[in-house]
Amino acid sequence: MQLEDIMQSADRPLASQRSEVGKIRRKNEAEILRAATLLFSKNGFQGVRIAEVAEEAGLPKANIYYYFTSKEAIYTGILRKLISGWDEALEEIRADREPREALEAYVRAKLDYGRRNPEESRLFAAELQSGGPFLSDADREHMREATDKRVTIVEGWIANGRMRPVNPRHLFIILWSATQFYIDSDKLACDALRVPEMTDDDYQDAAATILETVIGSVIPTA
Amino acid sequence: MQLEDIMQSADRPLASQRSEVGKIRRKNEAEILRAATLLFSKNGFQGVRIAEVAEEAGLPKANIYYYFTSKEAIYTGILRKLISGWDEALEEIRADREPREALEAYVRAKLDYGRRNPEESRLFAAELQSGGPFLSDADREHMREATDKRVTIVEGWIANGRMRPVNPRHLFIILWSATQFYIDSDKLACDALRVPEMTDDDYQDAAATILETVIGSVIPTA
DNA sequence: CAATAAACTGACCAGATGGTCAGTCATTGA
DNA sequence: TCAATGACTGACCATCTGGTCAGTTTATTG
Repeated sequence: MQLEDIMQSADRPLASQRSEVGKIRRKNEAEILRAATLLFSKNGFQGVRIAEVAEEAGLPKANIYYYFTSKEAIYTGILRKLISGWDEALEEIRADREPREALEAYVRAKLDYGRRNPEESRLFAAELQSGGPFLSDADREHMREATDKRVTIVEGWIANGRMRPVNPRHLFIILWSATQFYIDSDKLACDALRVPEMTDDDYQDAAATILETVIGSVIPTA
Repeated sequence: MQLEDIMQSADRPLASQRSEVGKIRRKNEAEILRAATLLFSKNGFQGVRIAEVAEEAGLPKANIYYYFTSKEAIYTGILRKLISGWDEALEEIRADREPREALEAYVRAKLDYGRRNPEESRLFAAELQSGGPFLSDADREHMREATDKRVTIVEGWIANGRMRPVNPRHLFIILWSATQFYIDSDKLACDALRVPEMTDDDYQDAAATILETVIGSVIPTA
């Protein structure tokens, strides 16, 4: 987490001189990011006023601008942190594992990450769904490479006959969208479907259903 | 489509007197809604200025307010139209049909509707995902009932042994989120997954994958 | 205990944006 | 042809909001 990148560089002209960032600074920046993440995930970039962020963070508005150069800097700062989470779950998919085991681990990792970081997760998904206007080309490229790598692995499994022939990208789409749906489920769409508050049991249930219906069908019962 | 509801009622004090709404009015209102839908679906409620809507519709801003009382009125007007689309696809799920056939028809109907109305579809999904702040209680209740009805049907199929025992709500979640993902797929998330422009073939492929992986696994091979 | 740097903040500003309105032009029905 | 109503619009306004800044307070350090 390189907070420096999203800070006013002018504020710390000689960063190398003091390896330790001020305690107050560290605390307040974290608090601002927390508040901003919460609000951005709910209302999107345009739907949030920095005055709100300030209030949520318990700081005067001008103080926000002491730590961050702009509203956009806060947003992209959050986003950068999340890119690394994108492939965290994907790491589970390795050629040396059994397909069922690997896909299962992926689903559980994704659900688990979302469970632990619901705001961040929703923020990231919303950013993707709106076309990623704040993602850099490098970010996109990174995500594409991470995906391509796993597609190749799945193709290998299929070639080995360890998986039924299925379009790997479409498989990932189903897994990604389904898990994301559960993560965002404290929102209304689930209200309509009457899956109200997601409890631990519900998450288990969700994972089980995805595993059975999706994964189960692409793995031949040896 | 009752446009009257979202119009300035003061403009037509005696609606009953003339059953035919002015041609110009009809045309311009439709044009405004089209423009607004396009923009709202891209940028969300907060992300759109009515000046943009005006430009997109090719009308001066003040003219927008001649037809609609407020920005919110335009938005909720669009939304109301969409509620009816919510169950259009769900209609396919009827107790008298074969489960596989019904679920397949549902997926194809949903994909097809999204294909034909991508903006509306995305707008609606975004509204749901942000917690439906502009949906009325009646709208929510309507959606819940529509879902409940189909859950009962699926439960019946399971009781009859025509479907494997699966949580029906979770099954719908997987189907809904997966299809929605494809509909929104001209956006970045698919860029990362390298499923670029969705062609007709891609839609066929998507439908096939969903059918195979999800539906295929819940229907016992008699 | 200076003195230097970090942390903080009330007050302010420029531009944007939703919305209004008084008045003009166009259409239509008698 | 002539009201009367519908359609339209330039100009305007109140408010909001991202962002600035000059100056003050608090912490750190030699």
